[in-house]
Amino acid sequence: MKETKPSPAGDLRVAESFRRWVAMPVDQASCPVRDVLDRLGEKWVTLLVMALVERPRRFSELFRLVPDISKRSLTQALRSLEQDGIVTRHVFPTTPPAVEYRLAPLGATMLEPLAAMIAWAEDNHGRIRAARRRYAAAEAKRSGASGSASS
Amino acid sequence: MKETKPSPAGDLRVAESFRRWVAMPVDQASCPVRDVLDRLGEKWVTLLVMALVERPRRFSELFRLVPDISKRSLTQALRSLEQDGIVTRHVFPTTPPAVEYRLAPLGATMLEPLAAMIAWAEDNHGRIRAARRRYAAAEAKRSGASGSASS
DNA sequence: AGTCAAAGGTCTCTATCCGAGACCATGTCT
DNA sequence: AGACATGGTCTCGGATAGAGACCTTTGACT
Repeated sequence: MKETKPSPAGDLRVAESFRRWVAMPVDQASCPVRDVLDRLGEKWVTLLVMALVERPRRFSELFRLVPDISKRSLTQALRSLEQDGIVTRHVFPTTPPAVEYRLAPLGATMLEPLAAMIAWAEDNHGRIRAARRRYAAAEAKRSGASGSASS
Repeated sequence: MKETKPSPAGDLRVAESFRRWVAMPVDQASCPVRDVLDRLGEKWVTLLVMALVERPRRFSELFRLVPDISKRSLTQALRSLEQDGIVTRHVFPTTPPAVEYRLAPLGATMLEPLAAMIAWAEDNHGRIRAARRRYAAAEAKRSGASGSASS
């Protein structure tokens, strides 16, 4: 049963984190939260982490699994994840070469908060779509009102 | 069994969510998780949610608070959040007009998972930076090896 | 009375990103 | 011999994001 009240401790941490960030003079690039969250916000990153939860996968496997990614973006996203220690990359010098990507321990610790976000997304997707419809309707009425006789 | 699995239920949910997504034939755009997560991944969105945790804020307040955002991007991000029902927008017809942005109830429910992500980011920022340094060092050694005579 | 500033944007220009798809080296299968 | 698979890289063109000029309205200041 989920309580409607938001979590006070979590909220405080969010607010505090933001306050800490905004206190920094120029060095926003090195704000830990932004640094990490911007990375995770990169288009394919979370999706690829999801794809590696079950088991390691090879490059072309991932490429086939995610239909609308390009090789270029896949390479970039995997490099990014590898750099950050979220996934590891193993080259098997077979022929043709096989490259396996695997969730690193650090990546595994990410799954818990990621799962929370995903759960939230699934739980609230309906509400969000409803809000979008309301917004679109309100906007249509607004722009329509300028064309039709008002009041 | 696996080694230390932090959250088996969460991992399962992530994997299941991904499997559901990949089962969709063409309609990836309507995958709930991608739909929502792509939105939240938009560059400034989470940061603005963080900025609104404490209290509602006005447009220029946010603009000053986030030093490296442009007005255009701020407007876009706030519109996006408004469309999704994460924030509400109130116009006070004073002069000059004041516009207040406030976290909507739906936005408040987001704080819990967001706090989890932020906590993870703060806790693991050091490890991530270390991983990046290791990667950079390894890369430097690789490209340096091509210059020097290797074996 | 004229000028200036502030709020909340919009508009334009440019830089960056992303996907599509060609290309590559190599070894296997037909 | 030639097509094919692997794991990429490279280039191209369109979409997207950021910087910063500009706009409008009105009150305050000179």
